[in-house]
Amino acid sequence: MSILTAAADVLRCFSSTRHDVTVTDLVSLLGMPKSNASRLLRAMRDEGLLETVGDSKRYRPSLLLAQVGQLYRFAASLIDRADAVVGRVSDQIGHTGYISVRRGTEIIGVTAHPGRHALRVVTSIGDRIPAFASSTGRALLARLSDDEVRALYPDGFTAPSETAPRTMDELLTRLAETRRAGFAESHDEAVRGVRAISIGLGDPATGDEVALCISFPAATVEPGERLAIIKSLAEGAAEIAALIQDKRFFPLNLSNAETAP
Amino acid sequence: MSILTAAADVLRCFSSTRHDVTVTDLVSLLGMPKSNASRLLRAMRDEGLLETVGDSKRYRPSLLLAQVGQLYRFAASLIDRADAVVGRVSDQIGHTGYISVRRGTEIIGVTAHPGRHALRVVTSIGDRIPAFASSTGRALLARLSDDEVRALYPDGFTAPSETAPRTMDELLTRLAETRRAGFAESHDEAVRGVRAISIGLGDPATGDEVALCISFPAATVEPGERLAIIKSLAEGAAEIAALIQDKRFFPLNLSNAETAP
DNA sequence: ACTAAAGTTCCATTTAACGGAACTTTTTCG
DNA sequence: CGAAAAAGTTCCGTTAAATGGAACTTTAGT
Repeated sequence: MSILTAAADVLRCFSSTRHDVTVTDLVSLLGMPKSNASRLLRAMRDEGLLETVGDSKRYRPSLLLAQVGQLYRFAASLIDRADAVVGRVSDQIGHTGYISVRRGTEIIGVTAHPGRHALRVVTSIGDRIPAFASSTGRALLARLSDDEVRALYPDGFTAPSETAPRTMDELLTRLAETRRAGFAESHDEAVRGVRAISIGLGDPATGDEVALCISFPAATVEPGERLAIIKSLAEGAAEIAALIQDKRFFPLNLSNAETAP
Repeated sequence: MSILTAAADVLRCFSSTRHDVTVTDLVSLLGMPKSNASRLLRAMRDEGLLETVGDSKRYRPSLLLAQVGQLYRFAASLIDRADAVVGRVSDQIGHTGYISVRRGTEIIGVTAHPGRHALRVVTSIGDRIPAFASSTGRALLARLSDDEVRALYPDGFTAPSETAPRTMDELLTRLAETRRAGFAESHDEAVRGVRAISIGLGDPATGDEVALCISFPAATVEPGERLAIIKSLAEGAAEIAALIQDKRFFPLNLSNAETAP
């Protein structure tokens, strides 16, 4: 086991609720000996991966990581483009928009655009939610074949809410519907009272796949407004799909069922 | 020498002009054996520090680094506060604003707010400029003693433009003026035709220091507008300085000399 | 299909990482 | 203020990983 493993584990200790770490944090979080934690933090600081806060004792991510991390968005130009679309739609309609990526069976928020409304959905970047039980997740899973989806869940899954899929068959049915309609929708799944519309996109040149999502309180959004959200999001997504020649993109297909849910 | 050194060196290879690297890139950039470069990149990818672009061969920063890097500005909450002030002033007057930090004799951009004007100053995050020859740099150097500044430049420096300080004495004179006036100003230094106003701030609790800067085309900005920029920026900076109890903050002091340059 | 370039794997050698314990510093609280 | 606890650092021999060279495999160009 390389020291890189430990270093990466240290980086994973940081979160929106933990902006810095100490030797004892590592001991309890990672179960490593004090001696290791002490040397590791110092070594990472000496190499410029971490910085000490003020004089000493507390370590936080370094400027180097901030810079390199910043490049991620540009390197993955799909994210940048998708983020622009979601930002535009979010600005236009005032509801929270974000884009996410899938890592295995989890969905991770990458960028977010907070809405303007008093009652708004708040998501924070870096949060992880289960793929099968979210519109963003199903928008991305829909890009896989049914067999690939089954392979992702060899042991099945447990639905976290009433409206989430309960069985693999149910999930596959909803993925088929997502492919047909060109968008995925959730209601009361991850968060009660919240509805979300998501569309998946993929760059064949890089293999990157992202989900564009608009999330809003179910109670205050009229059917017409929901339709407008779907159309705006689909329009922007379709433009990107055309630009990057995404062959697995599912175009919007509004049948009667979707216009009045 | 630890593998962490090599890993950090790899991260330093990324820049705004190099979004991904290959084995041969590392061989030429870092002079390491092919075998090492190959294993190092794979190890870093396996640990989640890098990602392969599409199928393989090209490596770029990972989502993990993007997330941890994102935390940098929150961990260094001074950056966040300063960014809010610069963003507000930038929105208000339409010119480009950014905040930077000093690393030794270099100034590094951390966040940026592009202006709205057709003729606007464009700076990209992560760019490095010499501290002595920029308003942001002098705003931060002014927080040091003259002896500390001399120690930073044991071999002196070479002015990159007509209006930059040419000697250590000239630099110290301008730093003294910066302390007296409460802001630093540059004109035609890093970029011709560009004028910039900067103010330095420091958090005694963490030791973090940042420079707030508004940058604009010299030709199109009237003296009154320049004064308004100085006042807005100084007002916001003073609020933060009071909040964090920055004892080395230099308050705005507009004498006749500054009001008509 | 052939060749050159790029990337990977294998090997013995060298070097760094490891965990435990002793030691030092900082913090807590009577 | 001073003792005790907590937190952090350093030292040690052992163990495991990193190294560079060369052979080997894959990819790209003509």
